[in-house]
Amino acid sequence: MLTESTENYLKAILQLEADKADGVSTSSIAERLGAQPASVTGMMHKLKERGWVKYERYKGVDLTETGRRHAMETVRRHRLWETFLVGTLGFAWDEVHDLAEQLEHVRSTDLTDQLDAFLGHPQTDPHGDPIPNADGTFRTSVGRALLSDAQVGICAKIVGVGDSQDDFLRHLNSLGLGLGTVVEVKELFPFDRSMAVHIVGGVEARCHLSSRVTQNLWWVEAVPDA
Amino acid sequence: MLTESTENYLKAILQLEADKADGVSTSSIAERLGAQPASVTGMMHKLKERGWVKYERYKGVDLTETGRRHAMETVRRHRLWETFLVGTLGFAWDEVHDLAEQLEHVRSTDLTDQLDAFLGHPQTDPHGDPIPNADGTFRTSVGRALLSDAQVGICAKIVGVGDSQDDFLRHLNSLGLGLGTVVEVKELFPFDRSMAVHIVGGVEARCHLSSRVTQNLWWVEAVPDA
DNA sequence: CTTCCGGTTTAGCCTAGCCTAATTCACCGT
DNA sequence: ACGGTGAATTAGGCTAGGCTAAACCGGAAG
Ligand SMILES: [Mn+2]
Ligand SMILES: [Mn+2]
Ligand SMILES: [Mn+2]
Ligand SMILES: [Mn+2]
Repeated sequence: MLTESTENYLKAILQLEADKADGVSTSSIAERLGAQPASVTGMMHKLKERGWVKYERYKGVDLTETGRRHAMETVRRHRLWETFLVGTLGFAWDEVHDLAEQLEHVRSTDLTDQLDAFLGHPQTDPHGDPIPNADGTFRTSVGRALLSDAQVGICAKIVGVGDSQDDFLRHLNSLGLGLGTVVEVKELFPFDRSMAVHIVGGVEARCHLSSRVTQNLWWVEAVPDA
Repeated sequence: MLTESTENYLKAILQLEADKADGVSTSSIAERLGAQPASVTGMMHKLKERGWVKYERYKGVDLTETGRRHAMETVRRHRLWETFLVGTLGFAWDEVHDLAEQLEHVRSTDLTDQLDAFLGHPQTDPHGDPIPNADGTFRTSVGRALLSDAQVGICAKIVGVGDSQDDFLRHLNSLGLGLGTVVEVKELFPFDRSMAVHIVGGVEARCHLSSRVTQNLWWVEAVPDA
């Protein structure tokens, strides 16, 4: 049976697979979930016998089709609740993660679909991450790139964050950056891969962004509005 | 620490205390929660050492002030979520109990209060039950009585149900009864304490209600609208 | 005052998850 | 081919929460 804990494990594996191709290590799961590697190994045995992961000792884990579907459903609920909390209840984007982490475990297709409809079938959550459809496929995803890959002179609209941790989001708040913000890339500093930008519509002339920041911001070409 | 399970126990005790004065029996708790009496006894020891109940073997349990406050907070969240599900997401009143039973365990005063504000600080949930305030007090409660205590000739507006089980609510649906329905008491049958009523605005001339039904409906005097 | 009986409690066991400590293994460099 | 080393696994233990079966009251009836 799906429990809160197994859902968290499956979701973690899904998100780690996104980066690391295949063969997620038990220690990376442990780190992401704040658990001990030994606990993860134990859980992998259970997930395997339930048919949700492919696992062989010392060889890492992969989701099965069933496991991936469960994980996607959890991600869907997580992002819908985040959208609700920010869009409907008025929370800030750095306040909703922990709440959604709990709400995502209320499993009810009726509830999820009604919520989705009430929100108007949003494409992305408050952090710019795409919300899966009920069937587990992703909604139209625009081609986007990391700000760290942008060239000088480009006008980039921020459309997503690579890290939804509260402290990163609050850092962005204090820099004056948010979803929809448009920045013009002024200068690149190869030494530490940091970047100077101008925030269009902002008060400061220039703003300096560390590589830790630029590597966690997604952007698309800004279109001057009509 | 408050867990989902302890919250369910505290809530059950609160609701059983409402009827039985003081000294709730372990078996009544067991029945309400669908658990074994032995399990309840075990949990009572834990609740006692956490200071949430007064308990002495063979003498039943009562909530302490702290225990009562926790229970009230859970009831508050339960009823707010029910109101949200029916009023905002469009669920029927017989579909929301099990969902609220899960949602009520997401503990966050911010979330609860924001939800309350979004809903416009409702007085009652979709079953007519009063929603506690954040401080644990009840909101303005109208004087109401059980339909089984109504006299012939009275025009009664249904304002609450004593039993929120799905099957009872569906039975009311099939009778054409709901919150706000006005009925005129036509005849009482002392033999089985059943009652014949006319549903104001309904299609049928008369409707026969068993005592099982009339003892679970709350009413107030119907005021003819202007 | 004694006996019964049904509700209550205890005793013992189980599963899910998690932890620490000890062990094992894969892989890399020599 | 051979160790070393650090990651991964196993072993063993803990808590929460449940269940069954057996033992244990307390109050009602004789
Ligand atoms: Mn979670
Ligand atoms: Mn998000
Ligand atoms: Mn509950
Ligand atoms: Mn209710």
